[in-house]
Amino acid sequence: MYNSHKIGALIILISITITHMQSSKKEGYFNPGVTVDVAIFTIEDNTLKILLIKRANEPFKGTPALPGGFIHKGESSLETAERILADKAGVKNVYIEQLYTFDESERDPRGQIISIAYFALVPREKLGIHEGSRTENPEFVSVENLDKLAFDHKKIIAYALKRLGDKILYTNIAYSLLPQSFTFSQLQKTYEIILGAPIDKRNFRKKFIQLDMIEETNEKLTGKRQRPAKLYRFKKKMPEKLKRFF
Amino acid sequence: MYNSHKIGALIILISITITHMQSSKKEGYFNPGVTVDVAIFTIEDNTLKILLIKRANEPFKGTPALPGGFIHKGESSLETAERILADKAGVKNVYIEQLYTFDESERDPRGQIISIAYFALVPREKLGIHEGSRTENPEFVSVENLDKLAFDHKKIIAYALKRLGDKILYTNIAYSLLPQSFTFSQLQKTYEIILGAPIDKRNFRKKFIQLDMIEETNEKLTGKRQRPAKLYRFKKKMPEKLKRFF
DNA sequence: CCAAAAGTGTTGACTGTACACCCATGT
DNA sequence: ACATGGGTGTACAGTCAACACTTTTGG
Repeated sequence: MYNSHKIGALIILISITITHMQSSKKEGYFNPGVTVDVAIFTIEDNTLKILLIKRANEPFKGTPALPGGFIHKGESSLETAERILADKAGVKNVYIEQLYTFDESERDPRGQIISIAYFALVPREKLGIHEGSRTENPEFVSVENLDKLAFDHKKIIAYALKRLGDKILYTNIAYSLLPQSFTFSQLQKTYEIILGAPIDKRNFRKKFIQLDMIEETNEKLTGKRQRPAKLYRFKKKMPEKLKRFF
Repeated sequence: MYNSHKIGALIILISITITHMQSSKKEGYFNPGVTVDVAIFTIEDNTLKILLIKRANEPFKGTPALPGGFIHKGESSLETAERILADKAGVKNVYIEQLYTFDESERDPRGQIISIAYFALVPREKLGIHEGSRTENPEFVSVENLDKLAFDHKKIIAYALKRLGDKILYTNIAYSLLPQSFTFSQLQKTYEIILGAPIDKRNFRKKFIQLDMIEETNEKLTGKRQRPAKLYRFKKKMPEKLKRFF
């Protein structure tokens, strides 16, 4: 049996050390917890959807939340985000960028924990079958009807939506939501969904051709009871700024 | 004299505790160090300048660096940035926004330490006299000729410059670099310095008036051996997006 | 032959860009 | 009187925004 006297001393020592680490050191700093949360978007059934999980643990156990987790030792936050993307959405090599770091003090009931938020876009076709990963049950839900979310995740999503809406206007990131080849209608729909407004078909085509981001393939989409649509592809599938605005 | 046996035990205990805090816990996460670095810009002598200090401690002792520091307990990163701004530049209530979080693993020789970078703009007139704060000697240097900097601070500055150049085109943040009232020439010069290119005087005036960001004061700037210039002021001194682009 | 979406041009308003001269003051 | 930066207008080209009809297919 343990000597309780020694254990008492041990506990005091550990407490002192933890306090020391968290709040003082000689410069007076401490290390907040660092997590990464990822806003993963896709387009499905003509709506913009985001991947949410149900929290398996406290705090907010059972509440929908963005997939996320703590940074592991030796891992950059981008690597953490990519790990989450692989674990929760089953995808790799998709569009991803850092969004913002959220660190308001009341955001996590466990104390001072910051979240480096990332923002990812995945074409529907790339998404694996949802492996009902334990109790978390990750699924894509429409961004229209989001209930109460854990932490400040509603705020993070709002920020991500703003970024997406801005960025689709001056970059080519739309490629990351569309399949390899697509019709002009699909492309236009993507813009309309993200911008939340209808666009004139003729003007859209003109503008897009002028922007020089896409090219025709030799194929057409047949099998619908209508005139077959030409299929297009993006010339480049790497993020870049446009010279002109959309 | 201390009992060396007890001290040995103490050291082992502390080591165990630190290791425990940093790398394991039951979920397998750890807390990287979290610092804040601030890119503080101003315009002086017709150049864009940034505030640099000389590092007082290792690593990179004596090397120029962005002013920065660890987050204190209970402080948000924004508050940390504002504290740095007050301590190193002697200003409060200036334009500040979060820039990006840098966390590539090789950025700090001490180990895994992330930097939440902020970006601030200060009108020259607001800056206090440089209090030769110890050995750090903060001073504004032209962004044109930056030598070797500590850590990845060159990268951070490059990122900040890009952000500034972008943002001056679609927001009214120029107000945060100019004095209360200013001439059209001063305003134009500000844009030219940031964009790094000359602008046609007539077109600049037309565009700016159309953007409706500024208004005339009743005063003129006299005392120069030339026609007195009308003084203008910004209508709003809060950051906002423009409806049209500059 | 009908329904459905694909595909295409023109016009008028507005915005961007290029460019050169007169004005008011201090010295 | 002259040097210095302050201040203004016009013309052409390009872009934006609004709008309606024909084409090609499958059923």
